[in-house]
Amino acid sequence: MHSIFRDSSIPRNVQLADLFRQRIARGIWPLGHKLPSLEELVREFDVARVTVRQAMNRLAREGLVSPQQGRGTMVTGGAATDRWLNVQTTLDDLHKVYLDTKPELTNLGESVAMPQLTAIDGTPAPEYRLLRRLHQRDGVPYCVISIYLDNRIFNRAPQRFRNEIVISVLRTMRSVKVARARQTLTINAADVEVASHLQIPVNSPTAEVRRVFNDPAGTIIYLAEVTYRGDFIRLEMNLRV
Amino acid sequence: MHSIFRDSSIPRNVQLADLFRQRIARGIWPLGHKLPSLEELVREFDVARVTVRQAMNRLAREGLVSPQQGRGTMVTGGAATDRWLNVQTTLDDLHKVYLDTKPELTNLGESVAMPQLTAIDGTPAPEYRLLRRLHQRDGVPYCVISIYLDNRIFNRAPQRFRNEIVISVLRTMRSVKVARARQTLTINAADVEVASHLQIPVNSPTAEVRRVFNDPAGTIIYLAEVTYRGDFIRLEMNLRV
DNA sequence: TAGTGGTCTAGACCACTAG
DNA sequence: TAGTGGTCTAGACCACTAG
Repeated sequence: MHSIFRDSSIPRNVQLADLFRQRIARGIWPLGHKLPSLEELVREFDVARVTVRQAMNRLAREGLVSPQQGRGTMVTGGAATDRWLNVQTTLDDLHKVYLDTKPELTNLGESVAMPQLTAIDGTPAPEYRLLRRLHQRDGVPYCVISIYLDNRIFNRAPQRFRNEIVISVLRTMRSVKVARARQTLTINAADVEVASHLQIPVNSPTAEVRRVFNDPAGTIIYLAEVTYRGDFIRLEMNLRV
Repeated sequence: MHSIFRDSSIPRNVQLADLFRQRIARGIWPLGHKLPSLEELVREFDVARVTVRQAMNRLAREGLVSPQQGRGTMVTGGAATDRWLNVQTTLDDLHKVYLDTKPELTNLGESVAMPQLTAIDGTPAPEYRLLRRLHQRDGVPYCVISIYLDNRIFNRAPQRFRNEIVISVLRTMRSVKVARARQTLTINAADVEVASHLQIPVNSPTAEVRRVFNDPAGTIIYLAEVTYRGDFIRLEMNLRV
């Protein structure tokens, strides 16, 4: 076996991560599939286990793979585009913001509906429960949200999902595993309906957040479309040097 | 020496990171100061070096500390707020977006001026060069930017700074070390001047980005205020599970 | 040249998953 | 129970910084 590490000035874990990224991009490790185990990769590349893990950690931070203790590591994403800035955070941090904000919920309607999906979102569930609601803080409305929740999951605790923060409820259900979570933020202007709910003028700036959770099999179990008042959004970005 | 690790169900590197975070929050390790070396921390807590590094990596990702090979690890930040979502990316990624976007630059003016600063931004440089410019892509203007650059740095390559992407020039200067970089994104509406530059209607949605770079001593060497057309902004956020 | 962070090895034990 | 990821140890060598 000859070593694949040609450039000793680049750390092995970075070279490994690059190589793994290539395998994912080229479909050698297709989306949704299980990667070889750490042990196998250790043997294939003749490096220490820790080095493989460092490489995997990189890919996990990029959202390409999702390691799961006891199960294996799944491919959960494709290549990132360079046109937009890709940023990282954690589901925990997102949840903390919800806890800290302590929103008051107003229901705007409930139905069964299918969301608009694209191929990269994942595999659709058979049926979704659509929950529309308004979030307020100290009586001031700051976002309207449409949540599409896999109806099989909704039916396990309908009352809780209707009255609590959906992400909080999902986190307490041990049978629900979120393997991948991501969201996209864009900037928009309020239409008449949104403006009326948020009590802002039509055409005021808003932020649109589209959030998707997949389970380990790639099924889209949660999809939310959130429209925030623009002045409620503030993103602190730490740029690692 | 008795072990400080009481809860064996929480990984030691996480407990260590929590403890370090406390020391920073309480001012035992004040902002701008150098932390004990990894060796010293290994002895103090009687853990493996790798474990201390894992903990430091966490804090570095949060922007609290900035490890510098050969120099030591500096405290570069305070506690994060829970009200806003904190996200992470890298200076490299930000730079890649600039390279990929290949902006055409139009100068809107140059002067010597002081930016509006707050205490947490860092220590001001004695004097700043203010460069105002418009970025276009394929002839379409998409942002106006005001760059305050430490005049001592500007004077090393005035022509390059005037005609190239400032971040690119900074990266090529080996004598310039960026120890900390961060930016804040908020949402706004275009005023008359911005609307005219960006060729959009007054009150159209915009994104405001305020970006600050500090050198290892905490001096603010670069501060940029960027106003983007709202429809040009799209943030992909990966939420680690 | 001494001090410091960055990476890597080889091996160990644990926690979790799924049959 | 076998397979898999998560964490940790003890020690080594390297790259970079600053006097």
